[in-house]
Amino acid sequence: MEAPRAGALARRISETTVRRLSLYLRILDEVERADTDTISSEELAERAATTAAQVRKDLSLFGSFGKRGLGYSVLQLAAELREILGLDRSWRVALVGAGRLGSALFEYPGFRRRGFEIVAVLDADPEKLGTRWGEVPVQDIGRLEEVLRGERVDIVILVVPAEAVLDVSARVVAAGVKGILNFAPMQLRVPPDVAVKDVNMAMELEALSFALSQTSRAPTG
Amino acid sequence: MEAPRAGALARRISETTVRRLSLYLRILDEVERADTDTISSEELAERAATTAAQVRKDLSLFGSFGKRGLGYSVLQLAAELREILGLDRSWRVALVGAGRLGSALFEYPGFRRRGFEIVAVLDADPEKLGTRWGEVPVQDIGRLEEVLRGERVDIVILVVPAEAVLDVSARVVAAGVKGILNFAPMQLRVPPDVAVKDVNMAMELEALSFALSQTSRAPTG
DNA sequence: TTATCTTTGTGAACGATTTCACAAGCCGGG
DNA sequence: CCCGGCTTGTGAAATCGTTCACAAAGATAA
Repeated sequence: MEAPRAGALARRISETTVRRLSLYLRILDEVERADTDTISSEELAERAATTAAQVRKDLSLFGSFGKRGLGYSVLQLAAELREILGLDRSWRVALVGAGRLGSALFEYPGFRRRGFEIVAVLDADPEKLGTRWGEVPVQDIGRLEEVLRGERVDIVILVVPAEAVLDVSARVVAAGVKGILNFAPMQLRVPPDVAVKDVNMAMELEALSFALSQTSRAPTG
Repeated sequence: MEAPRAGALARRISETTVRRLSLYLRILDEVERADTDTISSEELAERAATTAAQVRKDLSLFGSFGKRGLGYSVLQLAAELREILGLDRSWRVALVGAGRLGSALFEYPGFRRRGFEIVAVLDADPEKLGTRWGEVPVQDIGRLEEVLRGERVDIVILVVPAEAVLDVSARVVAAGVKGILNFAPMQLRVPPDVAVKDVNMAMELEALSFALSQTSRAPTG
């Protein structure tokens, strides 16, 4: 009855696999329709723009969630994926940097929907201190360590100017935070037990630029 | 003297390689100091959190840019990378969706610095029409095709609500745009000659969540 | 119950990417 | 000019990720 979870977790799961799991979950959420409550690897693959074998391999890394001849229960697989991704709990998030991008991220509904709760906002600008974003007061970045510890923050979203990143990230790490989502276009150096994800919009545009240049230089042949 | 560029361009360059090239360029820009004007694959690797062999392999896909015993000229390699990435020209970009995130992206200095010029802003909200963002007027999304063609737009940054994505992306493609940077948490389906990059912040947070869950479940061993 | 149909889970084959290891080439010093 | 030290560029080997292909097993119908 139980999946061989413990053994499976031993192997390292690749970045790309995690992205796909995340995508599968989003698709299951979209698909949560009444007409069928199961989905085949084939259909999931179709919607995720991958192959059925890939879907099954990805899932098999964590256990056996399907029924042969039938497919996967949409609700049950979604629950499994939430557990695998660590989304079966809520995460306490601090937003460091209350600029325009920070404000857009604060409003972003996708975070709360997945259990990411922004419990603190910090900034260096004296004019912003004391103002409130919804229920959350904007606090002085000088009190960073105190706030991160006091609010038991799990994850920091870093939206500070490039020149502040080095200093702020070091303080975040020192305060014991183990996860950082970095929007600054600068490579963070952190200890190996801290997970960092970079979101670099300029880099994505450059990848587009590369792709467009390629096709124009080497026409379809 | 000339690198074997033409031959090299024939092979398909992987996504991850392009990301690294982009990163190397950013590092070279940061490193543009006076004390040395060369950099070794070792030092570049160190800063990019990869290996020297990887750096050399990546670059060798496009030519021979270094000098044995010396390393790479910082300025010259940066110029080569700009050319490889298609950044030796300016790209005309339209921002579709003038919400909070769109506004943050519009302000983002990293785009212009790399030659991405936002030449048009479009939105569906009648209240926003006619207002100006800097020099750029916010125009009605109803006139999308007209604006994209009139402004000779190369790349569209899509920042519209999930329910609008399908329709808008189809119109963008129909208008002949070959590159889309998509911020909506939804998979676009486009013809193979259109390049799409997805920026999905929720997905990045979920990858963090996964990483944090992993380490707590399977302690360092 | 049995036959047939469907779809999973998974070794094995394949393909792609990364790392290794070293010959070739450049620099500086004597 | 030649030598020793350094660093590139690149085949070969190793590793990692994807696809194939099929046995196993549940579903359905008669």
